[in-house]
Amino acid sequence: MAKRSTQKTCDSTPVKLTADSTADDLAKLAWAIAHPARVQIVRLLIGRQACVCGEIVAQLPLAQSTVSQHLKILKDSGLVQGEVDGPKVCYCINPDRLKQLKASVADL
Amino acid sequence: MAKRSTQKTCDSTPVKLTADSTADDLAKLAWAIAHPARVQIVRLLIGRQACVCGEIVAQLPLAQSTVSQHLKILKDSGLVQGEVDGPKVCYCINPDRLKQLKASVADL
DNA sequence: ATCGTTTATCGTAGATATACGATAAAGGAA
DNA sequence: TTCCTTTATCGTATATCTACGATAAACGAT
Repeated sequence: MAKRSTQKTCDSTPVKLTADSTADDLAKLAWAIAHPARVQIVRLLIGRQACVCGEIVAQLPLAQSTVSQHLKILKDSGLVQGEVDGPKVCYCINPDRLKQLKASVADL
Repeated sequence: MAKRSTQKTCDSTPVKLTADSTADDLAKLAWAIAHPARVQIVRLLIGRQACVCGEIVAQLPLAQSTVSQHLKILKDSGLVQGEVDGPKVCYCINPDRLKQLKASVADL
């Protein structure tokens, strides 16, 4: 008797992959939170309205320059915004972009 | 008149970062879909019940070995499962893990 | 056993991430 | 001005991703 044959769970109806830009955008947003430190930063910024960079650094076991790099990545994704305030920089979540991330993942 | 001063949006209440493992896990899941090709693979597998590797390769503008690497990353994250079926391998979504991703992002 | 199909792995090359210390830049305070 | 604080950037080292072709491994078919 032969082994359980091919058509168990696989269907073979052809599909075309919508090579849309939404995949790129979701990937970009996912990339922003694809590091534990950045997840923690995002959660921190969601937990409070805004937060000075120095305080974020204080909460993480990373060098200040490393945290600054993570913040730059988060800013590049649009998920986080920074506002200069004297010598300090105040970071906050971009609610629209966060909403977009949640929607994109939810619609998977 | 001095520039708009510090206490505009920043609050200074101390927070402690829950250095929990959920950050690591979310980062891991996010990392899995942090590449456009992997987003498309995940969408493809959600769109149908299961799919043979070769068909995934056919839908992407990437070499077979590259797609295989992406599939490995998706498997490592737990988001995708592969079942050997003769010489072919049938891939499918792990619904529980997908649910976990959605929940983790939604709970942000 | 041999062939053909399918998929994973190897080897490699280039690009990018991650981390740190050191330094620069910007601004408030003296 | 001259400090001091705060944050970004530079330079560097290491590691990992991404991509490909080539090859190996697994299996069905003949």
